[in-house]
Amino acid sequence: MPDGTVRDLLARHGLRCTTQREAIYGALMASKIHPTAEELHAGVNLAAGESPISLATVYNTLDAFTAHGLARRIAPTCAGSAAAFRFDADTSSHAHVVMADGSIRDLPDDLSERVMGSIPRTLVEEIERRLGAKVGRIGVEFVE
Amino acid sequence: MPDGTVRDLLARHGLRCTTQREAIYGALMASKIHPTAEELHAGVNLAAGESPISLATVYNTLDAFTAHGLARRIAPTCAGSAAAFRFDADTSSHAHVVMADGSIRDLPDDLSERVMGSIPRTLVEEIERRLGAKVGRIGVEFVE
DNA sequence: GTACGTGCAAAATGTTTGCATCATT
DNA sequence: AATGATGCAAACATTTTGCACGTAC
Repeated sequence: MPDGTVRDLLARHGLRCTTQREAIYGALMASKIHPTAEELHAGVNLAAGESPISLATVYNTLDAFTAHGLARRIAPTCAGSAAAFRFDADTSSHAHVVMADGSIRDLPDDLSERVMGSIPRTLVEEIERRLGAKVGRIGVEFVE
Repeated sequence: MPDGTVRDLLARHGLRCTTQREAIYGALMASKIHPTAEELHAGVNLAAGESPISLATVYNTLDAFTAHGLARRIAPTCAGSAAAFRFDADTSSHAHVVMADGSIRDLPDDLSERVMGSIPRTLVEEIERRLGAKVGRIGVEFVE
């Protein structure tokens, strides 16, 4: 029976639990900056005194997490170089703040809830009707 | 004195007008699908019977447009392959619809206005106060 | 005439993949 | 035991850049 460990979270989403995945999920969850794959890779290998995790595995793992609803990909908002995908272990609808340098943070929870709550449900329903498609997620971003 | 031509629009934004830039801006404005650089390149060269425009120039030009506020870069929302930046000649705050295949369309104008209008100005001001930063643009996306 | 734009090919970057090995179930 | 994950290196795709030439102002 599933308890609260990462191992069980993965199991419940149909994913095997490996040392690497546990470390990566932990790092992703702990991070507040919506890290890129490379940042995660660096962080995880800095923390783990043991055998280093390869960058390919970080990518593979993040793909698996994303495909199974354990993480979300955040598109790079800034241009040019440093345009790498970022990742977020929080898959719920919440608002982001995009800083001028391209870094992304969460809008504080109370504000985020007020923003998401201010879009009327009826309006979303009308959008769904007009589009003929269900809206799975609403993203809001405040760009500096 | 500036009239309504693309040439003048560019001039007003401190950009030289070239045949290529005129064609690219025209194609970007006419397109409703928020094209990628490659799509624009293909479209422009299909239309112009004359000498083809190079892909590098399309990128350079779009960079210039973006830097001067004539266009906006849209991050690729979908993952993996086909993850290329898209471009939008409409720089105003408006809502996007992200389809399951990763393509991006505008939410119809009337709906878009109602969405943007439903976020209270006072809330945005509070966000600005709390963040200590001015909000330049608010983006909303409805993901299928 | 000068400053800037174009275009080619080459480089840089971020991400994916083939395949042999290894770990989890 | 079987299925799936890891890791390396190589492939891939998109975007940027150096430089010679051409064009707009």
